[in-house]
This record gives sequence, structure tokens and C-alpha cells, in this order.
Amino acid sequence: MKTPLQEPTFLILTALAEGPMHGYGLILKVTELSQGRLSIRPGTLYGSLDRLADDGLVTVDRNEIVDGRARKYYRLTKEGFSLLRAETERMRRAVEAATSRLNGRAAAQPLTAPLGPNLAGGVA
Amino acid sequence: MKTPLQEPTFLILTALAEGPMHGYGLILKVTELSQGRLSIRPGTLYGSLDRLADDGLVTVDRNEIVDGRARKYYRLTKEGFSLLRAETERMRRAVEAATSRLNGRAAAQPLTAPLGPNLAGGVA
DNA sequence: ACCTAATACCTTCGTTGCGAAGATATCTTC
DNA sequence: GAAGATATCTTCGCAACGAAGGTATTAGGT
Repeated sequence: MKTPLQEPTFLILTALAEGPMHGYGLILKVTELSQGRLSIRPGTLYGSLDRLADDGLVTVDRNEIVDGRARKYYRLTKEGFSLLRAETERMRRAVEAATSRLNGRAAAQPLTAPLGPNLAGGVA
Repeated sequence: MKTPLQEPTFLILTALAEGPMHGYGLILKVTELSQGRLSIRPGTLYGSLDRLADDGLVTVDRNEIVDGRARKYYRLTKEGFSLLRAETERMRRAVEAATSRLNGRAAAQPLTAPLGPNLAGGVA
């Protein structure tokens, strides 16, 4: 698998970490996880699932028929969990690095700290 | 600019949040920020800088000659800072979502909590 | 009965960001 | 004088993503 993971792939793994889920459910879940900012498309989802399956990070859990509609459930493999853990750590470090640089150096510093001209404005 | 940002672009903005920096310095800085796991290549850097400049997120700060070698310094614009803030927040939420799912639901839960079979093994 | 929306699957195709590789030039070190 | 570090930039291929559309069933509204 090619790390660093991109956002859609990361969120798919995150959603699956909660438990097995079917494709359409993943589309809804990822939209919810990103608070509506990122709505994943079928082309993205199934392409991503194919790649993840090829790399042994997800597998098909089971097939169900609910109200006459087919549902294919996917779940994370051990490797999938491992990768998600590693990627989460990597992202956490990146977020920390950015945060400390945006908040005048010290990471835990309150927002009332003196800010430079470029840091002053919030949303430009 | 097309969000979500990918890792290399995010780290370039993060490095520039510290202050103006020239291309070669960015290559070294990003490698340092990612603790050696991601070493950014010139093709990635200059392609990325071009796109960021087109989108008004970075600008050329100044040109210097140091020991006969040209140095071109880039810096973040206001929009660059804004975008980095927004992207950092987005990533923080994604990290939190993944963390809570990896650590048996409650985010602040100790690691001694009961784990399912797939969650048991650390690094597979 | 008919149409629309929601649920559920999947494919094709274009764009684009990234990575590998290499070209160019100067200064330093051996 | 060769090699390596510093410093710039370009070309090219690939793979992930996003948009769009195709198929099928069920539920709800009129």
C-alpha cells in the first residue's frame, strides 16, 4: 500500500474500524465523518476498496440480502488495522507540527498569545 | 485550491508557516518534519509550489545570492495561512475519529479496555 | 397505475498530484 | 581534479481520485 494515505482512503478505513459495513453504508458514513464536507463518490469508493482488497487491508466479510437488496459487507483485516494505526500516528504528528507553527511556537499556548501580522486574521 | 490537501503539500505549507524558506531548505525541512519517512523530491516540490502560487497560497518572498548560489525564498500568504488552519482542523477531526474507533469507542479510554479480536494485536 | 426518491451495486473516463529521473550550475572538500 | 553538497528546474509516467452514468429493487406520493 502506498502511504501516505489520502483522505478518502483514510476515512474508509476509519469507518470500517467501527465494524463491518457495506458499500452504500460507507458512502453515508464517510460523508458523516467529514461532516458533509467530503461526499465520497461510488467511483472513489469501489476503486479504493479494490485497491485495499488487493493489498490485503480489507476483505469481504459476508453477503446479505436485506429486503431483496444485496448487501456486500467489507471489514478491516489485521493489516488494515495496523496501517490505520500507523497512518493515524503519522497524521497526528503532522497536525501537531502545523498547530505549533500556527500558534506561535508552543503547542499548548492559549490563543490569547501575541500573534504575528499573518497569523492575526482567522479566515481571510 | 483543491482540498483535502495531500501530505506533501500539507507539509510544505507547514514548513512555510514557520517563516520564509527556499526550495532546497523546504526539501530538508519536510524530510525532518516527517522524521525521514517522507523525502520530498524536486519534481514534487516545484510542481507543488507552482500550483500553490497559482492559487495565491504562497508567493516569492525574495531572491538572494548566498556564496554565489541563488536562493529563492517562498512565503505563505494570508490565504495560505487560512487554508493551513482549515486543513489542520479537518485533519485533527479525522485523527480523532480514527483514534476513538481504534481505542474501543471512548477517545480517552485507557488501553486496558477490552478489545475485539481484530484490535488485539498491535503491529501485524 | 405511474413517477420519483432512496437503497444498493458497479464501470468508464478524464484530471491531477505525486514520484522517479535527470539536467544545470556553483561552492567545498579531499 | 573528482566527488559531494548546495541550489535551481524540467520531463514523463502512474495511480488515486472525482464526475458521470448504468442497472436493479423497494417505498412513497399522487
